[in-house]
Amino acid sequence: MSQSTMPTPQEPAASGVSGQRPDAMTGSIERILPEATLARLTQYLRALNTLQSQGETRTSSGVLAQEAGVNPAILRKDLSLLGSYGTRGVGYMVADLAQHISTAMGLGQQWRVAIIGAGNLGRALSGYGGFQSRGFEVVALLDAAPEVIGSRVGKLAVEDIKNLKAVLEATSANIAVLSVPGAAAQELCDQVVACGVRSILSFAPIALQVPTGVNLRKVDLATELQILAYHAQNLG
Amino acid sequence: MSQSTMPTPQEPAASGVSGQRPDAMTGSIERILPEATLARLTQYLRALNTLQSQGETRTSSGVLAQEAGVNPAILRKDLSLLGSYGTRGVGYMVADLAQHISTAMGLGQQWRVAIIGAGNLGRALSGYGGFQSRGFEVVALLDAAPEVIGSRVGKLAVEDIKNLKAVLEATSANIAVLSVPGAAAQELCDQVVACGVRSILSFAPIALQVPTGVNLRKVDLATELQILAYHAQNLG
DNA sequence: GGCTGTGAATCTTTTCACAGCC
DNA sequence: GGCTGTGAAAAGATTCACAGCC
Repeated sequence: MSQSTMPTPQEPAASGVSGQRPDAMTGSIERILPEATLARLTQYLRALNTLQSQGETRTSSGVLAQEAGVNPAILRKDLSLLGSYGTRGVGYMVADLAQHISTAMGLGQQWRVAIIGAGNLGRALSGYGGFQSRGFEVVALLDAAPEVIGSRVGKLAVEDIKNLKAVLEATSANIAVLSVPGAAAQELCDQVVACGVRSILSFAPIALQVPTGVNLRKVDLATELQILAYHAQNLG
Repeated sequence: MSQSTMPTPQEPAASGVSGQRPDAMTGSIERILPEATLARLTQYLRALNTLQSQGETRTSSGVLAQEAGVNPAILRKDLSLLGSYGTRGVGYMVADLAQHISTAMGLGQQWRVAIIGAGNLGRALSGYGGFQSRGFEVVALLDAAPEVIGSRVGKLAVEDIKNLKAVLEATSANIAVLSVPGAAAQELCDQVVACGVRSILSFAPIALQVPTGVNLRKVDLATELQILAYHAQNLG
């Protein structure tokens, strides 16, 4: 991730977060969830949605784990990090559990995503249905190329990257996605950070440097294929 | 990793491989590289390319690690799994090391990629420059929608998914990329496997089941954003 | 009887720290 | 002196296996 990956996965596989919080002083009993657990929790949520849409009201670690593609023991361990929301001998209530996971993952609020780079990938991402349905709204799409600026992509008009700060402020974006060439990525990343965005998902094929307190994840498509190629060579 | 994934991935975060080889009987001294190492090796390769294009002929674990965004100790450990290609007190020869890593990762051969699903994402992937430059050639783009079939995307015409088997055979594709909606993914995955493809990269937001011996990696864009959202909530 | 929650055991990955060599 | 290569230690993640509860 993985990448993540990741993972980072992992990679997975290809992914990572910089900026640890130096031990909460907040009153609430906040739990720091391991990265690997976070990745799986989203799969559980999806599996729960599927079950719910099939009319299931109750489930078990075995069924859920099967659906999410993991082993039941680790599923139970993951869930136990959030608290005890199951019933021994019975299982979990689908709706309850989904609610608890959502809350723990911060999906209560609406996240506003700005996509930097309106190339093929940026445009594909801005139309990706999987985002809208999970509380992520794409609020801006920016690019530097004059021939692209002003063109429409879905409901959005591509904005000039020169107006980055104004656009980020006007839209209150709190997540940025970098879908730009490697050569431009670090410079744009710095700008985005300077505008106060502290969560960045990068598709650029380079290792970006970000200050502590900013969290960065990477998805590296060529890396994914290379790992596949390695396995293909060795298993094939 | 996860790259995101990945991790991953990882991957990475969001990524994984199914199908372990049950201990080689091949004569060659094949090394099984850990998943996490594989993800990093590709970063080292990239860093080496950068250095090479800057005219550097020699480097050190410190410099390379910095460039790749990892810690020097693990870089040296990763490289030591491939053999001893450095010189104590001196460092590594850029070109040599790049060559060794490429070989170890199976990048000697040309990989032929079929993209299943010619939606926004599929089209973006088929035009992604990062593939061509790393030994991956997109040889086919398939879809089920009549209004898309036959249209041109770059040099490729979109083929009818009904001809999957014929197309995969004609192009000798050895890697498939699934960029289709979740609902269609398992069915298409099965078909691709039935056609003999044993390496699959999936962007579908579900857990796919594949038989042993097939290796599957996933990149899950919504998961990446959700992990960011979690950190944003807790660090911000 | 069946399924959760969890300590203990195992396995994997990362980091440390230093011997070995140029 | 400097940098690699690598055992040993530490940290982290997964799996086992079973006590506890319905």
